[in-house]
Amino acid sequence: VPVARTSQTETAVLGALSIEPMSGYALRAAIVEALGHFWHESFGQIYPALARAEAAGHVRRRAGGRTSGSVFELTEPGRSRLRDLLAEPVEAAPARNGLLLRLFFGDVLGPGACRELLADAEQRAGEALETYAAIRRELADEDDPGRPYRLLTVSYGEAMARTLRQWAQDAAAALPEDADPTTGWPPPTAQP
Amino acid sequence: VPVARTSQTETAVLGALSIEPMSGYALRAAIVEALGHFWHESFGQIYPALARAEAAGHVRRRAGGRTSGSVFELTEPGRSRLRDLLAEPVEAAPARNGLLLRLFFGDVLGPGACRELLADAEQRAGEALETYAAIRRELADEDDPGRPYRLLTVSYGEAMARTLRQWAQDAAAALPEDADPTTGWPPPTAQP
DNA sequence: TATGTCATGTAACTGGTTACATGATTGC
DNA sequence: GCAATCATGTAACCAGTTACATGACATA
Repeated sequence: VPVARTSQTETAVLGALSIEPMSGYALRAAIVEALGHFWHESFGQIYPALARAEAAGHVRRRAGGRTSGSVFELTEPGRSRLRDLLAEPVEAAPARNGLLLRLFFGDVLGPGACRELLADAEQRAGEALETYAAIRRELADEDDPGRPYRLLTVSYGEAMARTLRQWAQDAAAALPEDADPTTGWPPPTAQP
Repeated sequence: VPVARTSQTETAVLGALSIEPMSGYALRAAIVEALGHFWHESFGQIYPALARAEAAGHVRRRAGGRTSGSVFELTEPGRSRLRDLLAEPVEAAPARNGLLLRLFFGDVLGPGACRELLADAEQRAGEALETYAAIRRELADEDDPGRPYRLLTVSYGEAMARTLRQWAQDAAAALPEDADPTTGWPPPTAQP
């Protein structure tokens, strides 16, 4: 069954609802919370996607008990649709790495500023590793059939962050010495 | 000097012209060729960016010798502008990893299809490593002050591709056995 | 003289973000 | 009663892609 050209927002929305029925507002929170380290959706996308999914019969709206809003739950056709979407080939997003763009033209920028960029990247990688550790702790308590799959996404993040950190260290070491005083780096040897 | 909110297309365009003056058409080819493994621009972006840069005095247009079009070269203000742009903090692009999105909901998709996704990723990582090796060979011949910086971007790609390949292997091994006959995976033991 | 490549641009569309408008419910 | 949060949406905008229109030059 070919799936008509679609944004992956639908996948994220139906996927999140496959775990648990919830409101659009909670959906956003869940996407930030659970998928945040590798996926992102904005409000402006979620509600229209939800409306389309409702029109297509993929989700059903139930009046929420004590709260004002409504709760959306995945229907059987919706689950089937989700399976189709997940089976779609992964389309590679066009690469746009701002760090590498700067480093590529590093000789215009100077070694000192490049080292700063690399130090930044290294630090962010370290912070990412901490958040992954926290996610791992949370996942340890849960016991659902999806857990092994969720863990895969965490180990991906960890592996990439560790590699990034190591590369940033090595790269900074491989950079030429900075002879330019305007960037404020200390000279390699002491002055009298 | 704060740089007004800008797209990074300008950085790529001015950066490429800092290496060598060329036409808009050649610029596109150079961006694909040299930055292709971590950056991407389309025609629809390049010409407007070039026109804006010309209006701002960052590039100068010279009549091309034997060809019909013109050749753009970076001016001194343009080089200064490029330095400012490169010094801008790297803004993290909102994460959108289609592979992880699929794996996260892997229990809906089934282990067999997940293994296929991982095998795909592993193969693409292997192919990427080959193209990096080719880039390395090309860079070996050149001798310009930017070479150490360009090599950094290659080693980044190599490190990430190697990590991706290894993770994909480990992940496939960690997946539960596939008991679902509809996905067409062979059973772990022989049948009588 | 036909074909391919170099070359320059524009217009329409798409996907996505941001900011705003609006109101219900809950807890203090 | 007031503030915070839950909740649902829309409108305007922006970045970026795709497809198209156009033509010069080289060469077979």
